[in-house]
Amino acid sequence: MGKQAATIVDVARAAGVSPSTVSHALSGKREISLPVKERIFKKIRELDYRPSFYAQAMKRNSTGMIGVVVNECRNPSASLFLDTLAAELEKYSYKIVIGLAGLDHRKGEELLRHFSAGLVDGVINLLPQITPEEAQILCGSTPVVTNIREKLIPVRLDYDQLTRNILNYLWDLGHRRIGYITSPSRDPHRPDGEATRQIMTEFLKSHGEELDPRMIAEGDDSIEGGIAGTEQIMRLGNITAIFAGNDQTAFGIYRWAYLNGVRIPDDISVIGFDDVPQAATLIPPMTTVRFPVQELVTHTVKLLIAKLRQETLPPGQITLDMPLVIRHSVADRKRISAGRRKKALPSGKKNKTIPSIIL
Amino acid sequence: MGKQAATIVDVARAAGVSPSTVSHALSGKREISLPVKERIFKKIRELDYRPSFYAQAMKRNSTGMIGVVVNECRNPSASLFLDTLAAELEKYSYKIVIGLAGLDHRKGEELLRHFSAGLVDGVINLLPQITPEEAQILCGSTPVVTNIREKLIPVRLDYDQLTRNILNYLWDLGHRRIGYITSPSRDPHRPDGEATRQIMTEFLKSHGEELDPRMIAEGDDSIEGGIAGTEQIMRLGNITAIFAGNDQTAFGIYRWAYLNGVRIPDDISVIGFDDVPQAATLIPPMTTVRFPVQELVTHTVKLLIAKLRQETLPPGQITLDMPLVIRHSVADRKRISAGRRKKALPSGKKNKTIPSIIL
DNA sequence: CTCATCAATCAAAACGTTTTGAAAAATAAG
DNA sequence: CTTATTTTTCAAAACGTTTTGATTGATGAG
Repeated sequence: MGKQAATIVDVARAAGVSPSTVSHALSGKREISLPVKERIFKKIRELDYRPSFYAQAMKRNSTGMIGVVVNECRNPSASLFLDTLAAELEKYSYKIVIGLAGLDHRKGEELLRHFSAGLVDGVINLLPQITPEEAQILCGSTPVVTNIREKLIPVRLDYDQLTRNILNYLWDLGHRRIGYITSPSRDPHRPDGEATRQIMTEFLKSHGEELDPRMIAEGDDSIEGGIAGTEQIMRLGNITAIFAGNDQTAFGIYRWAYLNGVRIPDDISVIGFDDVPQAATLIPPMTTVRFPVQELVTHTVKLLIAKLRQETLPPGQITLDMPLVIRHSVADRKRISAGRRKKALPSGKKNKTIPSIIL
Repeated sequence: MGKQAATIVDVARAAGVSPSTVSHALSGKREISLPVKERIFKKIRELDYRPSFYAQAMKRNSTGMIGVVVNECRNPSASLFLDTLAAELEKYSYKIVIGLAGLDHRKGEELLRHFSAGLVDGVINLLPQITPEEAQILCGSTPVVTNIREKLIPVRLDYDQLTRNILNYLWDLGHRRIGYITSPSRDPHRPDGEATRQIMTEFLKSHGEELDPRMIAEGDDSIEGGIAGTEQIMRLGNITAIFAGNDQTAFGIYRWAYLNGVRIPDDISVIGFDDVPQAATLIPPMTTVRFPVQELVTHTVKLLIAKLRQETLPPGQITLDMPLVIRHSVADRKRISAGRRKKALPSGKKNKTIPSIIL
């Protein structure tokens, strides 16, 4: 049972040497004679000695770990991000430690505090409800990078333009009444809430229409949120397309559609956001925006590593594309209204409204 | 920038008291006079002092954290499990720390070693490729629970009976040529590989048929694996149903079906395993086995906590149900072959072949 | 034979806490 | 005004490492 773990002192005693000799044998920082070395390693194996992680960390003042805090990982967007982060951090031989904060705001703060009390060398904050400033305060002197999906310093993600492009794309296909389900966020630059409202207003005005604010529903990146949002929007009547701030939310649209006997894309068109692997498995396969996970993760990690090493990154921003992956959840209303009740897929037809990938 | 974090000694000096007094003020284990206490807390705030996690862990010889190691979390089954674990562990005020091992066997072992060198108080191993015995060796004296989904000690999950039930269910609906895509596992009691082969063989023999071993394809719990497995099985011809060891795999079946113009359930019936939230959002909503995540997690954590406290659990096993959640991805072939090309859903009709939930 | 050189090992300090027994100061009892 | 008691604070040890300067004994040069 609870056998006490052996310490370096136990090993030293067993091998008849001093603890420092064992340490040196292990680290190879000083010459140790062969016979002694063998004796030591034999005892290490016998006693199943493993250096205490925290004792080491305390001496070195470093743990070789990066902490990532996130609300939950049940959302495929989140879990994909985490997997990618883990792989990227491994390249720098950092281990990743994930903290799950749940939906509770308090727990997230506590977790950041906890992590940055020396538990990890650096922190990546994925909680949207905590601003970069707050995160830095919570983390004290531990380097932290936040706001990954919004405005990571060396990266430019033009959500506003994306929203315009999507609107344009749908408009060109004959959609006039378009709904949107937000993703929770504080930053005004994510295509949600205020920003989207403004852009949609402008867009519609330039086409001589007016925005009904109820066409924008508040989502929470969950399937249930997606269902509820769809319900709210569809009640408005004559809606022909909905786009969502998150694929998980968009799955909710599919669910609502099935539950209400509404066909995709014949009756309602759907556009998601993230392009999680499951998006392609839906029937019809979902048209969605591809979020550049890998690139963003690469830059996130680069930035964090630079902070850790107290280096400064070469200035300059790189703009990452967010192309629309065109599958089959968006209908061409013009063809439909022209009487031909064919599943009208914009296949082949290269469009100019938005950078896209046709699958 | 890299301002050194303040230590308890800094605080003590600043407040003109000894470090132990600060410690006591913080822990409340001894009475400290009000004015001194106030002085101390003022300085703590000023210096943004936070107790070093390791130093504390080292003294207490405990970290208050449980380590969970898993291959990846992109699979919804895995991420759901993790979220549930986190919530459950929180009830015991343990924090969860997730280690992502990727697909590399070596990294998994390393991670277990690393965790159990004092980084965490206990370990939950979710890597299927590591046996309970191996895990215990890797973890040394750190308590570890493994093999969660297969045979967690206090829990009985009858995969063999489940397989028989599913076979029966499909057979009753007129399915004769049934494929299966495995989930990777070492344990012979999971409904995959050998176990399933044997049960299918028996089942078919008792119905006067013989099993074509190619009807069992090897999956890896990925969408791609599901697509490939489906391809292999469908090539055999005349297949009317496939069931998968994992919902993610089953998503692959949907994908293959769409890509090949095969309709679900009219042409091919699909049954998944786990009942992840996304399963209901597919069109048609997927029939799948509900895995009792919450219950299993509850017992897993109970077992681990018992080990941590060096208590022994009251003996006895509890059997957890794995009901079939009947949605709309399985067709009634009898009605179909009777000429009526109606989407034949076994709705309402209570069947006796398998415990089920009809949605 | 003496002194310098080198290899191998050790002892002690340090990392930042908590804990405990003891000291000092304040209060109460006689 | 002692003495006992209580309250408040301190000093030192301990946790398990790593690091560094010192010590020992052996080896080689002169």
